[in-house]
Amino acid sequence: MKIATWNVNSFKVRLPHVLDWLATTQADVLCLQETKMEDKVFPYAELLAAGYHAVHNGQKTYNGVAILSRSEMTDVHLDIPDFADTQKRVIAATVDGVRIVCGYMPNGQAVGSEKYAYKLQWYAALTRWLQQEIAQHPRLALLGDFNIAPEDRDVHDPAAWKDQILCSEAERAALRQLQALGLADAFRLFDQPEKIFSWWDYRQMGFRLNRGLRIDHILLTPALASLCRTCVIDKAPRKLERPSDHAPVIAEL
DNA sequence: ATGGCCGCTTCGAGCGGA
Repeated sequence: MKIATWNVNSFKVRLPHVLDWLATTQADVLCLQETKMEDKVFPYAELLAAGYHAVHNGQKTYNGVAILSRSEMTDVHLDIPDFADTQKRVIAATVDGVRIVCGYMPNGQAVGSEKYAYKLQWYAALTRWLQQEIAQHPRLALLGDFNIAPEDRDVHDPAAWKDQILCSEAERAALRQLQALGLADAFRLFDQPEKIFSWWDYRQMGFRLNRGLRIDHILLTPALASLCRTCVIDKAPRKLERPSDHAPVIAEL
Protein backbone atom coordinates (compact mmCIF):
# COMPACT_ATOMS: atom_id res chain seq x y z
CA MET A 1 0.00 0.00 0.00
CA LYS A 2 1.50 3.32 -1.12
CA ILE A 3 0.44 6.29 0.97
CA ALA A 4 1.48 9.86 0.27
CA THR A 5 1.07 13.49 1.26
CA TRP A 6 1.37 16.67 -0.79
CA ASN A 7 0.73 20.31 0.00
CA VAL A 8 -0.49 21.43 -3.42
CA ASN A 9 -0.87 25.18 -2.67
CA SER A 10 -4.19 25.48 -4.56
CA PHE A 11 -5.76 22.32 -5.96
CA LYS A 12 -7.34 24.34 -8.76
CA VAL A 13 -3.91 25.23 -10.11
CA ARG A 14 -2.26 21.90 -9.31
CA LEU A 15 -4.94 19.40 -10.41
CA PRO A 16 -3.04 18.49 -13.63
CA HIS A 17 0.15 17.85 -11.64
CA VAL A 18 -1.71 15.68 -9.16
CA LEU A 19 -3.41 13.61 -11.87
CA ASP A 20 -0.11 13.07 -13.69
CA TRP A 21 1.62 12.16 -10.44
CA LEU A 22 -1.06 9.65 -9.47
CA ALA A 23 -0.85 8.02 -12.88
CA THR A 24 2.93 7.74 -12.58
CA THR A 25 3.26 6.64 -8.96
CA GLN A 26 0.06 4.61 -8.68
CA ALA A 27 -0.28 5.77 -5.08
CA ASP A 28 -3.14 4.11 -3.23
CA VAL A 29 -3.77 7.03 -0.91
CA LEU A 30 -2.84 10.69 -1.36
CA CYS A 31 -3.44 13.31 1.32
CA LEU A 32 -3.67 16.89 0.07
CA GLN A 33 -3.25 20.16 1.93
CA GLU A 34 -4.05 23.74 0.99
CA THR A 35 -6.74 22.87 -1.53
CA LYS A 36 -7.95 26.48 -1.07
CA MET A 37 -11.42 25.71 -2.41
CA GLU A 38 -14.95 25.16 -1.28
CA ASP A 39 -16.36 21.66 -1.44
CA LYS A 40 -18.85 22.60 -4.18
CA VAL A 41 -16.01 23.17 -6.68
CA PHE A 42 -13.85 20.20 -5.62
CA PRO A 43 -13.05 18.06 -8.72
CA TYR A 44 -14.66 14.80 -7.56
CA ALA A 45 -15.62 13.75 -11.10
CA GLU A 46 -12.13 14.21 -12.58
CA LEU A 47 -10.63 12.21 -9.71
CA LEU A 48 -13.17 9.42 -10.02
CA ALA A 49 -12.44 9.23 -13.74
CA ALA A 50 -8.78 8.77 -12.79
CA GLY A 51 -9.72 5.96 -10.39
CA TYR A 52 -9.76 7.82 -7.07
CA HIS A 53 -12.44 8.37 -4.50
CA ALA A 54 -12.11 11.62 -2.58
CA VAL A 55 -13.22 13.21 0.65
CA HIS A 56 -12.63 16.90 1.29
CA ASN A 57 -12.80 19.38 4.15
CA GLY A 58 -12.43 22.74 2.45
CA GLN A 59 -13.05 26.45 2.58
CA LYS A 60 -12.61 29.40 0.28
CA THR A 61 -9.11 30.91 -0.18
CA TYR A 62 -7.25 29.27 2.71
CA ASN A 63 -6.43 25.83 4.14
CA GLY A 64 -8.48 22.83 3.00
CA VAL A 65 -7.53 19.14 3.19
CA ALA A 66 -8.52 16.07 1.21
CA ILE A 67 -7.87 12.35 1.02
CA LEU A 68 -7.80 10.61 -2.35
CA SER A 69 -7.99 6.82 -2.35
CA ARG A 70 -8.27 3.99 -4.87
CA SER A 71 -10.32 2.01 -2.35
CA GLU A 72 -13.51 3.34 -0.87
CA MET A 73 -13.23 5.18 2.44
CA THR A 74 -15.31 4.71 5.57
CA ASP A 75 -15.73 6.53 8.89
CA VAL A 76 -14.86 9.93 7.43
CA HIS A 77 -14.22 12.49 10.13
CA LEU A 78 -13.66 16.26 9.82
CA ASP A 79 -11.70 18.54 12.18
CA ILE A 80 -10.31 17.96 15.67
CA PRO A 81 -13.13 17.12 18.11
CA ASP A 82 -13.70 19.51 21.02
CA PHE A 83 -11.40 22.14 19.53
CA ALA A 84 -13.06 25.29 18.23
CA ASP A 85 -11.42 26.09 14.89
CA THR A 86 -12.86 27.80 11.83
CA GLN A 87 -9.85 26.71 9.75
CA LYS A 88 -10.25 23.50 7.78
CA ARG A 89 -7.12 21.56 8.61
CA VAL A 90 -8.02 17.94 9.36
CA ILE A 91 -9.77 15.07 7.63
CA ALA A 92 -9.60 11.39 8.53
CA ALA A 93 -10.90 8.21 6.94
CA THR A 94 -10.36 4.46 7.06
CA VAL A 95 -8.92 2.76 3.96
CA ASP A 96 -8.45 -1.01 3.83
CA GLY A 97 -8.14 -1.24 7.59
CA VAL A 98 -5.71 1.67 7.90
CA ARG A 99 -6.80 4.87 9.65
CA ILE A 100 -5.57 7.78 7.53
CA VAL A 101 -5.37 11.20 9.20
CA CYS A 102 -4.55 14.12 6.91
CA GLY A 103 -3.44 17.36 8.57
CA TYR A 104 -2.47 20.85 7.53
CA MET A 105 -0.80 22.12 10.66
CA PRO A 106 -0.73 25.89 11.29
CA ASN A 107 2.26 27.84 10.00
CA GLY A 108 2.65 30.05 13.06
CA GLN A 109 3.97 33.05 11.09
CA ALA A 110 6.53 34.24 13.66
CA VAL A 111 7.76 33.01 17.03
CA GLY A 112 5.80 34.75 19.78
CA SER A 113 2.94 35.90 17.53
CA GLU A 114 -0.76 35.12 18.05
CA LYS A 115 -0.57 32.63 15.22
CA TYR A 116 2.35 30.95 16.96
CA ALA A 117 0.28 30.49 20.13
CA TYR A 118 -2.54 29.08 18.00
CA LYS A 119 -0.09 26.66 16.39
CA LEU A 120 1.06 25.30 19.76
CA GLN A 121 -2.54 25.01 21.03
CA TRP A 122 -3.49 23.30 17.82
CA TYR A 123 -0.72 20.71 18.21
CA ALA A 124 -1.76 20.05 21.81
CA ALA A 125 -5.38 19.50 20.72
CA LEU A 126 -4.28 17.21 17.89
CA THR A 127 -2.17 15.17 20.31
CA ARG A 128 -5.06 14.77 22.77
CA TRP A 129 -7.40 13.62 20.03
CA LEU A 130 -4.92 11.24 18.39
CA GLN A 131 -4.25 9.51 21.68
CA GLN A 132 -7.88 8.35 21.61
CA GLU A 133 -7.87 7.76 17.88
CA ILE A 134 -4.81 5.48 18.08
CA ALA A 135 -6.43 3.51 20.91
CA GLN A 136 -9.35 2.81 18.57
CA HIS A 137 -7.22 2.37 15.45
CA PRO A 138 -3.81 0.80 16.16
CA ARG A 139 -3.05 0.89 12.42
CA LEU A 140 -2.94 4.67 12.02
CA ALA A 141 -0.96 6.98 9.74
CA LEU A 142 -0.77 10.74 10.21
CA LEU A 143 0.25 12.48 7.00
CA GLY A 144 0.54 16.12 6.15
CA ASP A 145 2.26 19.47 6.18
CA PHE A 146 3.45 19.68 9.77
CA ASN A 147 5.09 23.08 9.36
CA ILE A 148 7.89 21.89 11.65
CA ALA A 149 11.41 20.80 10.72
CA PRO A 150 12.04 18.15 13.40
CA GLU A 151 15.81 18.51 13.64
CA ASP A 152 18.65 20.65 12.35
CA ARG A 153 19.47 18.03 9.72
CA ASP A 154 16.04 18.80 8.21
CA VAL A 155 17.10 22.41 7.57
CA HIS A 156 19.38 23.64 4.77
CA ASP A 157 20.97 26.31 6.99
CA PRO A 158 20.36 25.52 10.67
CA ALA A 159 22.23 28.61 11.86
CA ALA A 160 20.06 30.95 9.79
CA TRP A 161 16.87 29.20 10.94
CA LYS A 162 17.83 28.80 14.59
CA ASP A 163 14.85 29.72 16.82
CA GLN A 164 12.91 30.86 13.74
CA ILE A 165 9.39 29.78 12.86
CA LEU A 166 9.19 26.10 11.79
CA CYS A 167 12.39 25.38 13.74
CA SER A 168 11.86 26.79 17.22
CA GLU A 169 12.39 24.64 20.29
CA ALA A 170 8.74 24.88 21.41
CA GLU A 171 7.52 23.72 18.02
CA ARG A 172 9.95 20.81 17.98
CA ALA A 173 8.89 19.90 21.51
CA ALA A 174 5.23 19.91 20.40
CA LEU A 175 6.11 17.52 17.59
CA ARG A 176 8.03 15.27 20.00
CA GLN A 177 5.00 15.22 22.31
CA LEU A 178 2.88 14.10 19.39
CA GLN A 179 5.41 11.42 18.44
CA ALA A 180 5.49 10.26 22.06
CA LEU A 181 2.12 8.65 21.30
CA GLY A 182 4.24 6.09 19.49
CA LEU A 183 4.29 7.73 16.07
CA ALA A 184 7.45 7.12 14.07
CA ASP A 185 8.71 9.45 11.35
CA ALA A 186 8.60 7.07 8.36
CA PHE A 187 11.38 8.99 6.60
CA ARG A 188 13.78 8.32 9.48
CA LEU A 189 13.06 4.59 9.58
CA PHE A 190 15.60 4.34 6.76
CA ASP A 191 19.06 5.54 5.84
CA GLN A 192 18.59 8.72 3.86
CA PRO A 193 20.92 11.00 1.92
CA GLU A 194 21.77 14.34 3.54
CA LYS A 195 19.96 17.56 2.71
CA ILE A 196 16.66 16.05 1.65
CA PHE A 197 13.81 18.53 1.96
CA SER A 198 10.10 18.75 1.12
CA TRP A 199 9.65 22.52 0.78
CA TRP A 200 11.65 25.23 -0.95
CA ASP A 201 10.87 28.96 -1.07
CA TYR A 202 9.67 30.20 -4.44
CA ARG A 203 12.03 33.15 -4.06
CA GLN A 204 15.73 33.44 -4.78
CA MET A 205 16.04 30.17 -6.64
CA GLY A 206 15.36 28.31 -3.43
CA PHE A 207 14.77 25.00 -5.17
CA ARG A 208 17.73 25.18 -7.55
CA LEU A 209 20.02 25.99 -4.62
CA ASN A 210 18.32 23.31 -2.48
CA ARG A 211 17.57 25.83 0.23
CA GLY A 212 14.77 23.85 1.77
CA LEU A 213 13.19 22.39 4.86
CA ARG A 214 11.71 18.97 5.59
CA ILE A 215 8.33 19.88 7.03
CA ASP A 216 6.02 17.37 5.33
CA HIS A 217 5.88 14.08 7.15
CA ILE A 218 4.33 10.64 7.40
CA LEU A 219 4.03 9.39 10.99
CA LEU A 220 3.17 5.75 11.67
CA THR A 221 2.00 3.78 14.68
CA PRO A 222 4.17 0.74 15.54
CA ALA A 223 1.78 -1.64 13.75
CA LEU A 224 2.36 0.26 10.49
CA ALA A 225 6.00 1.24 11.05
CA SER A 226 6.89 -2.45 11.16
CA LEU A 227 5.28 -2.85 7.72
CA CYS A 228 6.92 0.21 6.15
CA ARG A 229 9.43 -0.67 3.43
CA THR A 230 10.39 2.74 1.99
CA CYS A 231 9.80 6.44 2.48
CA VAL A 232 11.01 9.01 -0.03
CA ILE A 233 10.40 12.59 -1.09
CA ASP A 234 9.67 12.93 -4.81
CA LYS A 235 11.30 16.12 -6.09
CA ALA A 236 10.12 15.60 -9.67
CA PRO A 237 6.89 17.63 -9.46
CA ARG A 238 8.81 20.58 -7.98
CA LYS A 239 10.68 20.85 -11.30
CA LEU A 240 7.53 21.32 -13.40
CA GLU A 241 6.11 24.59 -14.69
CA ARG A 242 4.06 26.37 -12.00
CA PRO A 243 4.92 23.90 -9.25
CA SER A 244 3.69 23.76 -5.69
CA ASP A 245 6.41 24.93 -3.31
CA HIS A 246 6.12 21.50 -1.62
CA ALA A 247 7.10 18.09 -2.93
CA PRO A 248 5.11 14.92 -2.19
CA VAL A 249 6.28 12.40 0.42
CA ILE A 250 5.46 8.76 -0.20
CA ALA A 251 5.72 5.67 1.99
CA GLU A 252 5.23 2.03 1.01
CA LEU A 253 3.58 -0.21 3.56
C1' DA B 1 18.53 48.01 4.20
C1' DT B 2 14.45 45.84 2.04
C1' DG B 3 12.48 42.41 -0.53
C1' DG B 4 13.02 39.50 -4.04
C1' DC B 5 7.66 34.37 -5.23
C1' DC B 6 3.14 32.59 -5.61
C1' DG B 7 -2.03 32.21 -5.09
C1' DC B 8 -6.10 34.47 -3.82
C1' DT B 9 -9.50 38.17 -3.97
C1' DT B 10 -11.88 40.27 -7.67
C1' DC B 11 -8.71 44.51 -10.69
C1' DG B 12 -5.09 45.51 -7.46
C1' DA B 13 -2.93 46.23 -3.26
C1' DG B 14 -2.74 43.42 0.67
C1' DC B 15 -2.70 39.04 3.05
C1' DG B 16 -0.85 34.52 4.01
C1' DG B 17 2.30 31.27 3.28
C1' DA B 18 7.10 29.21 5.11
